Amino acid sequence: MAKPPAPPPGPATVRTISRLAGVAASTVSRALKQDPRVAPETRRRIAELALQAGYTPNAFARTLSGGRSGLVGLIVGPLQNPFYAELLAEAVAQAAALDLRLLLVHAGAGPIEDRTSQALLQYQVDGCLIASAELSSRAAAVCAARGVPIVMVNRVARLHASAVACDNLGGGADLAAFLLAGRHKRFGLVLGTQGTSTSDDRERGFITALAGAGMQPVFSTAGNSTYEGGHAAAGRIAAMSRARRPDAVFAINDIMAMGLLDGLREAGLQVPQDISVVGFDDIPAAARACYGLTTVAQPMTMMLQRGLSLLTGRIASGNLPDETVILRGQLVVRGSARRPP
Amino acid sequence: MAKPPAPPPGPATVRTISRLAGVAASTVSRALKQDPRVAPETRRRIAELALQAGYTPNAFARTLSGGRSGLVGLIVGPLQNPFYAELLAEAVAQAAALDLRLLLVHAGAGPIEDRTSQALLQYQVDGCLIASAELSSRAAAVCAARGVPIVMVNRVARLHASAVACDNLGGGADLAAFLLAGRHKRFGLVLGTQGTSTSDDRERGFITALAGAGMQPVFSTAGNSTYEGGHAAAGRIAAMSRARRPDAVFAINDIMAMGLLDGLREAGLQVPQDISVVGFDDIPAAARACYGLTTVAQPMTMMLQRGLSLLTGRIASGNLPDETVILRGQLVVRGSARRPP
DNA sequence: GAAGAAATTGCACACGGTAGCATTATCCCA
DNA sequence: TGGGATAATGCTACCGTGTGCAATTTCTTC
Repeated sequence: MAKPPAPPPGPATVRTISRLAGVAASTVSRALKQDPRVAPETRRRIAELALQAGYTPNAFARTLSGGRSGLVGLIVGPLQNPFYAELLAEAVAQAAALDLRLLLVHAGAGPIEDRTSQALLQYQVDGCLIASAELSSRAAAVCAARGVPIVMVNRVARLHASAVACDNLGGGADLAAFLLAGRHKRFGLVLGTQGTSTSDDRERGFITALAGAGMQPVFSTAGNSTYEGGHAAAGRIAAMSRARRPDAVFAINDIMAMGLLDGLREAGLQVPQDISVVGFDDIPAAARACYGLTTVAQPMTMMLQRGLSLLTGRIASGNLPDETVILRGQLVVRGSARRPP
Repeated sequence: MAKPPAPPPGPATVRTISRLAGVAASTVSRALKQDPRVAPETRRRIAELALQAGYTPNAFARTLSGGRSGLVGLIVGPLQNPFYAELLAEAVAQAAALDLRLLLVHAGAGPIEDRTSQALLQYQVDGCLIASAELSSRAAAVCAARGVPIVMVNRVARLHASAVACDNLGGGADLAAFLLAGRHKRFGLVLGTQGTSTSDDRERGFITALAGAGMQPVFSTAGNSTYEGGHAAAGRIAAMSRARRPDAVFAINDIMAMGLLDGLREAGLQVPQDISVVGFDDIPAAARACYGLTTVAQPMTMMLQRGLSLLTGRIASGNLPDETVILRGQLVVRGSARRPP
């Protein structure tokens, strides 16, 4: 017998297949990539053998040789906020459809450890998706230094990076306009994480629109971007005398608005009869009957679609200029704020 | 001049450093790994040059050579359920501390596409963490075929795999005992995803404990493991005549219990005066004043700690026997169920 | 001072896949 | 039937790191 094609142990590689088929390894590689230079019959035979042997290409070897890993680094904010949970779920679904793998590098409010951002480089991510209100500057700097494209989602870019965000200014203004139309007179704010573009823009849009009507907020307090923060803010608001108390409060995001709403009710105030509450994000819980939050819906699907497309574009051709995409959110009117007459 | 150490373009590699230091690449490799066979002085010099050149080891090359990727595949259930969001956040934190990277392969209730499970092999994950009530059998089979260790979290193993789970039987029994002590007479159940060990065990533990007191549930309905499912179940329960209606309902998980509770209140029932509600998981929202859910807390931190340790153990030595760890949950008494007198 | 031991370091190859170039087989047409 | 074009495939080197073994240097010790 000439060559008993003894299949070596371990998972099948191109070499395994090449021995089985009696061809060179490079032919196998080409055949599996539908290279037209390989004869159709050979291609077919190799495809069959590969299937039969349970061949799976080794992404590591391919990356080493080809330079592209197919990996995208992902950094998200605290998953306790359903907004981020939803964003993450959407990112996973869309990335899979694009045949990109997600390396989940960081999730949470805390700062990113150096060791963590190192991982982005060690694993040769092709790009990085940052969806966290916080700056993550360490990771961003690391990527920028290596020319790894970055796309921020839900934040505008402060540094060398592209970004997709909701029109936070416009959304804040829409909410202000809605409350003004509802004849509210005294406006309060529950702020999120100070210094983030998302939080600041919503606040600014809101205040600017109020100013357009000759008004300004009478009260402003920190909410820490958490349910608990919103709940605590409710305590402070409920403690105010009726005369000083705002009659409408804009919580910079829905999770705080939920805490705020629950807190106000616990303190005996009726929403929206005694006080109106509006939020921002339109997380699923905002639609629940017990909240019925008037808010601004972020176009989540579209945001990630555009975000990933910006990213893949920059991965494909390294020298595209930075780009920022602003998508308009949509005002969703529910029962948590008094409506215009 | 002898050798102008011209640093080649692109990121620094061991070869870059080796040229700068005038040693062989293998020496650099060893020096950076603190191999005692390299002279201390040489080691120090190389470390300095590496730092200065911004050297980062290439995980892909290292994997190709060494066989271990440092990657763990992660599959989680639907992140709309805060339990999974919390679990994911904990997994990210703990994995980072263990210097493992997470390849987020799938998140959600849907089935896992073939292409997705292929990714587990292509990227040579060292192990796989499956935290989803659903079976994910495709991914599990793929891993098993390649000898990739699997650890299930929040599920007991139906197939070749290790597992860490809460004592769902015991937890269900604890809740039954608590309700019995509260002199409840008519018990209802809102079920989760049928056929999952998590859901089935909780139900079974509950029913068995009731049987021990000579009782049995009078009502049982599907809740689909979602808030909406629990909410819909509330509608069905509220529609029952007072005589037929259960006076205590166990929702298999907290997210359903929340929907149930809101739905019952909307229908005008008072909790716990008219009807008691208990859940399972102790997600953060269960502690909120507006819910105050009596539930069983899963030892999340410990579950992941043990889960990852099972996984790293099996990665380190391939032939450890499968192991299942059951951790006791803790009954958390709040206001959503009438207390024992 | 030389033999042997110990400490350092270099060489070569392997990991799995890809791509450039060389080589061989095949075909067309004069 | 021969020459050239074209199709099909093989050979080889490389990506960056890790490791076994050989080679070199240095140190011991009689």
